[in-house]
Amino acid sequence: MTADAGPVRCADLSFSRALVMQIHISPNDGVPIYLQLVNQIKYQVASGRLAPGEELPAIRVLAEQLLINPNTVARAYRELEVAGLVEKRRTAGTYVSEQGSPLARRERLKILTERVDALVAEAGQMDFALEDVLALVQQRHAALQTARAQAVRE
Amino acid sequence: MTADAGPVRCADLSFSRALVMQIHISPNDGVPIYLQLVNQIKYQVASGRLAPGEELPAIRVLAEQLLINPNTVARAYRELEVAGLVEKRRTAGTYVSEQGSPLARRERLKILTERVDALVAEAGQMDFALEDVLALVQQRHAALQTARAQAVRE
DNA sequence: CAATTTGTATTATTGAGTTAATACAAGATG
DNA sequence: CATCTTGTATTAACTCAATAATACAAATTG
Repeated sequence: MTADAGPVRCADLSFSRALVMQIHISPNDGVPIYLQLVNQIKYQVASGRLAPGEELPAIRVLAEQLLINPNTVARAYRELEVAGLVEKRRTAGTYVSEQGSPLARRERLKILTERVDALVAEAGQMDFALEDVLALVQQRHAALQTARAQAVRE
Repeated sequence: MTADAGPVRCADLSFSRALVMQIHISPNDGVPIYLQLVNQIKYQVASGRLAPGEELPAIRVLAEQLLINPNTVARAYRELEVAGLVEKRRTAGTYVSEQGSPLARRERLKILTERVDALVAEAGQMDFALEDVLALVQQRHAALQTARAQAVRE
């Protein structure tokens, strides 16, 4: 693959419409590689670093860049598709969805309620009052908004 | 074990100081057995069904009751001990701790902040507003309180 | 002080989840 | 229409967490 015959064709790759993604993988982090991919891409979408309509690198390209198996990238892309964050166009590549999440509100609410239940239960375990939790939610929400704004400005 | 020789000694067991725990295990729930134990015992402590100072069933007793391996119960008890919910007295049994959680507030806050961050990020992904999340937290907190009160009354 | 009851430690087996190797299908493109 | 690039599908190997089998250590108790 490295010792390819013929004239230099690297230029083709550098012209690719899809950006070169800034992703870092920690092979032995405990967290599965495909999940690291999902999380980092999710966060990049959430923070505005990846804009709707933008094309993601082809599965093989990203796999080569990160020195991992294409199947691993494929799995991450599939999960992102199910989550509604990206759309695949058969042979044309993978793109960031225009709308955040296409799931029905009822479904989303159900998922969120599960998360909230777990949080509230755990907070209770740790002897935190409702007010503590509410304050923390507001505080961390603000922090995320700040991070977002900064990312967009860059 | 069932066809034990000698006179009937079952009476000894029925006089045990430790209660007969109401726990239900779903072997193929995806959730590991030891975690099901941890969660259910945690919840019983949180809801007041298990009072501080109360003795838990001996590892072997609970294992036999639930038809699982003693090691699995031992693991659950160990995790509960690390979490500070129970205390072990070498050869005298396992007891519900007097205080809920002995972790320093700083530590607990750190853990809770991680949870909140994840929740806020996910809620944002799902296009929920901060107000939605706050309302849901209050709502589910109230629901948990109700469930608690009911459990104590029983 | 022997017996019983408590939790502990070590090791092996199993099973699910993760990753990789490889071959395939389908649409775009010159 | 041949070729290239895209995502897809199938299968195998590997890793690790969960559970079980078994033997051990320590304290109470009659």
